[in-house]
Amino acid sequence: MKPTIYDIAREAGVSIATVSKVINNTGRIGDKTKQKVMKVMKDLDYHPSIVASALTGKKTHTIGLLIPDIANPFFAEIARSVEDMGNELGFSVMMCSTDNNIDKESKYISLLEQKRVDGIILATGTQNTTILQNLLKKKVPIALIARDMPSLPVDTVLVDDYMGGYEATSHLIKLGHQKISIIAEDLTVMSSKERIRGYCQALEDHGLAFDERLLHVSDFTIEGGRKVAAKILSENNSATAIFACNDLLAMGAIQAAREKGIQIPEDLSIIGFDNTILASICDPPLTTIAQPIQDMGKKVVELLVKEIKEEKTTKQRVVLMPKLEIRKTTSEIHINLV
Amino acid sequence: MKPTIYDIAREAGVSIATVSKVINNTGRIGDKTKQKVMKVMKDLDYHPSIVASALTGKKTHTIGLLIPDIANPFFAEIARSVEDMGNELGFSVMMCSTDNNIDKESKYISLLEQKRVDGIILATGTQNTTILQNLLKKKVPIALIARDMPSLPVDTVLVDDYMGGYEATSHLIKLGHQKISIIAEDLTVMSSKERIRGYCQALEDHGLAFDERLLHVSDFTIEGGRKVAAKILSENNSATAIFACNDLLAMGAIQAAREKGIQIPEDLSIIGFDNTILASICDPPLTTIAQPIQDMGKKVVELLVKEIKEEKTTKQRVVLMPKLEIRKTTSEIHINLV
DNA sequence: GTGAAAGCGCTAACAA
DNA sequence: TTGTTAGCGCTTTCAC
Repeated sequence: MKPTIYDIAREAGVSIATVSKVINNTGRIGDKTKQKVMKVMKDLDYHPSIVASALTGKKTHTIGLLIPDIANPFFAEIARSVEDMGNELGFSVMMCSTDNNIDKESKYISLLEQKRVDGIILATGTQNTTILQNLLKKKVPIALIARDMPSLPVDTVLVDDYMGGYEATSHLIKLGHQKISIIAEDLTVMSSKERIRGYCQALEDHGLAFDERLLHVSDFTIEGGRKVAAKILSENNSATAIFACNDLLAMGAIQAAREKGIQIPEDLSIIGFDNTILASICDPPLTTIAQPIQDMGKKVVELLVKEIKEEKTTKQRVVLMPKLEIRKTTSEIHINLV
Repeated sequence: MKPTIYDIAREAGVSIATVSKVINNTGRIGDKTKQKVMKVMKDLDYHPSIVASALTGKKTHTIGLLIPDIANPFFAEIARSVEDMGNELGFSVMMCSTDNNIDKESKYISLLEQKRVDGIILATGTQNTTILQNLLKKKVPIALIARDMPSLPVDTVLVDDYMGGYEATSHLIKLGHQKISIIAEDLTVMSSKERIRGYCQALEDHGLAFDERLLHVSDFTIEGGRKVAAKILSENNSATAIFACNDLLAMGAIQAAREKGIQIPEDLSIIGFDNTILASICDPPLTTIAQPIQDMGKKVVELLVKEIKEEKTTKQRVVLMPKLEIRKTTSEIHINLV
């Protein structure tokens, strides 16, 4: 069916070794032979099998990308930058949406091993140290993006979540808010914990006490954010501001407020985290903590590929700074004189 | 490094043939041997190489997915359903964002061929018949989603774009609108043409004349939609409604209206197409023509996999019906008595 | 029920 | 400069 290296060799009247050499541009071959071989390859629309070459010890030039959900804009944007950088460096990417489900995660990883991917980028939230350690043991190059596992020696790229939480909260406090609810996604996830820690520290630094009744947990969906926010808003004497730990949750909070006829930002300030496309589309446009998604994506791929090429062995942990992006969902507190 | 079938065989005291049989559950092997082999495989954390097995004529169990941009919510959602269904049927998916750029498209396809993917799903808009014909010639299984190439014998899954355009326009007309602008994405793309055709037909069926000055073309970005809409809205005696041929363009139109202080839907009705997550997040929530993205994704994979497994050879073309999703950006025309 | 051996398409010595 | 050959890890007859 598909032409093989033998077909090319026969057609060009040379040996397969010669063909291999022109494919890989190695060794020395006469210019005429080279041209001849190249012509035959083009004529037969020949594409050397990476499958076969991988079997001889070469790379598959494929990396796996594990994320919670490709339909989640934050991860879709990460995926895009990973794909672009990967492509630039000669790697294809296999996408794996795990829904943060540990079984799917390990099933996908097992699959990626079978397919002999050259490396794996993890953005999923599960804290499955065991799986990762097995991978590490087998010397499978791994890099983490937007998640942290300080106990493991792996390349990591993330934003300073603590700082982000701190900035978000400070921004609100400076606007006069004192009762600030926080909606977090998952207390077991490191980044989530860090954002909360930043929130607490900001409160403390401004002489405000942390009130655990203001801390709410949700799953990582808009719907989850909506429900939790609805609950928050129905409490009397409720918060004047909400720090939603990601944009999706913030979207839910905006919806909940709208349903209750609460004006944003007049009656309620909302700040998100991530700065996905959603933040600029919703109304009012969302004030949020921006993650440098592009940079992060490019950086992980860079680190991973270096490891794949064995150009480096010392692991790196790069922490990028988040940036407050002020839009229209936060404003000075409105003192209600009723 | 990684254990091979030989390691397992040696460790279990059997031949590699036997190991192969238990891996694939073929032939007949004694229960004891089987258990023994399975234990060794587990102990050594052995993952049979799909690379090697693919070389012996078996499948790679991976498919390529070409889309314009994974960061575009519509395609991200398609990707998710393709991934899920693929996974269910035992296939991984390699993602390829082409930006509708013909060079990237052919580069990606060439790569996918080298990686010996079992099949390719195309959702990109370029009309490169040649590339596809080459693929067809080489019997590479192909399926199209959300795009149409009637001249080619390939499995295709799409929504009835004509119908969608017709319904969107009719909805607007029934609300009393007579001057309806349409923002299309790309006149060379079939689906775009069909939506426009539906628009024209709806006008005609309701006794309205098609005015080509109301037809505008944009790229497929929010920014593009914003610019075009801004132009539309700055014309005096302008349209009372806009049919944006996809949600992204509609988002742009909403932004443009907001910038000009135009109220939606009081002063201007807007309808989109796709029903991505954006439609429910923006404000007001977007009335749009819903594509059954989940169904479409599952269906293409189904068709493609059947072809891969050679269970069928007759190509199918399945056309799903779009559905009008009425939200808050369309309303009865407001007669301005000034 | 199990194993020996050929072969998948390619790479990389090593010869010539 | 070019060719021969031995694998890479697996599947699959075909013997035993």
